[in-house]
Amino acid sequence: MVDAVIVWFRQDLRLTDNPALTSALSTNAPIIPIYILDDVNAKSWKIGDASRAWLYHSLKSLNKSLDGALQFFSGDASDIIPKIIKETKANKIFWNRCYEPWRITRDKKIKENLSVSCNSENGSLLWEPWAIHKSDETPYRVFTPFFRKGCLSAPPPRIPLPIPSKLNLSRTKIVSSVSLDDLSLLPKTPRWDRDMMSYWNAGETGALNQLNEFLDVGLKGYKEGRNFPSKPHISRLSPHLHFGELSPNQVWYESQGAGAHHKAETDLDHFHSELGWREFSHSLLYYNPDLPEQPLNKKFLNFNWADVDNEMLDRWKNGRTGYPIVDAGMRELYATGYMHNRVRMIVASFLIKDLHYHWRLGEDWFWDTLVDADLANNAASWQWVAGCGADAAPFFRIFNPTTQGEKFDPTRDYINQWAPDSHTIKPIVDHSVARDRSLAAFKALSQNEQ
DNA sequence: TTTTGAGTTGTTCGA
DNA sequence: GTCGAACAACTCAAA
Repeated sequence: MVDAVIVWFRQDLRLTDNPALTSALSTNAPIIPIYILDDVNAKSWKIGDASRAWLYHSLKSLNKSLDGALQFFSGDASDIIPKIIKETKANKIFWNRCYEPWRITRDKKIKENLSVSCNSENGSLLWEPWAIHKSDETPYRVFTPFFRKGCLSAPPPRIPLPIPSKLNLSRTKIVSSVSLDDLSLLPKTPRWDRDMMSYWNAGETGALNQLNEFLDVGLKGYKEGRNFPSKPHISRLSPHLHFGELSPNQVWYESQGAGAHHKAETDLDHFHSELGWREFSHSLLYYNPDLPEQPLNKKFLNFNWADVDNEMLDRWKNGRTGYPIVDAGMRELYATGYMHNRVRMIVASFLIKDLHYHWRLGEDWFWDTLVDADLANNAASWQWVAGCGADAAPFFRIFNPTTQGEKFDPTRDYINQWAPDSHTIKPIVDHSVARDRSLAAFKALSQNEQ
């Protein structure tokens, strides 16, 4: 009898361009595909509610692609993995690397205690974080040199692997496995996930369709159009990329092939640089594991944030601030699990610089409500807006929510879609007063320093 | 080795 | 109405 091998699916819920799966298949041994929901090691960064609903559908899709052979587990992966190996007598385990600090710590521990050999590969990033650094071997803190000099002059990303022509799957049921439904990823009541997921098509097929649609209608004019929430120039690939329903490599090379039009270079370069920001965020988190909790610029530890008034915070969360572009964004988020990038910046600026609340409150809300919630991107982006992150917006760059709405939603299509009644709500803050207060708080911080 | 200029996403003020 | 300056401080690489 041939020994079986384990493929541990994590944030790589696809068959195409999956290095761990391809390597496992090359052993010619039967494959035992598993997924573990590990809320134990994740502690405070366990997967948020909106993302769980997405994950349910993504796993369902993957299981279908694996002809129902995927086996599910719930609990501490460092306990579960050795048990599975013992029971199945598997002689090797394959996985694609994850980069959240708690996963790195956990996986390292698992690897050290394994009784069988382990094959970990890169299935989630174009360049490994440790491969990109300055000539003095310290990590970059500014995006442009990180991307141009660090990434683009490094060896190019892996060419995507083809979908395996044949799967050799083990059907032996593991005793401690549970059903997908037993993972309790969907909300009980009310079932808000149904409306939310009606905007999406989770899973590998949905991801590839979304990519093709973007390349067809969105890439041309991307550089300019991406700023306008009612235009079709957004990829909407972030949740698919987060769960690994497709790889950044597929996106990188497919978009390269699709760019045969006027100004293609500019649009394609800009789109690639957005993938570069994803790499940059992961690099920042890799070199600064406390990025989700602590300001990168430690000066901001002394920042005088306002005490939280829960009614005001709820008005921000529910989209009842009286600023239409802010309310539209927050309601889009709550309804769909997603928000347009430009609008994310506007609502984040509003929380931080108009309400003067700590950026972590926004980070936490996004973590729970986004289907693309990603520890690296979320933490790096909130810190960027707050001015305490890497290559951050200067603190005095304070968005005027009225001007931003007029500039980026001039037809009011986006506002009318999500918050047509917002103009009837009395604004909860006077922007010019709030702006002055923010500038004063920042000035006090600078003086405090000396 | 030191200097210099540039760096995702803005707003306001005053000439 | 238009336009340039100011709003801070720091990173990085080329000169």
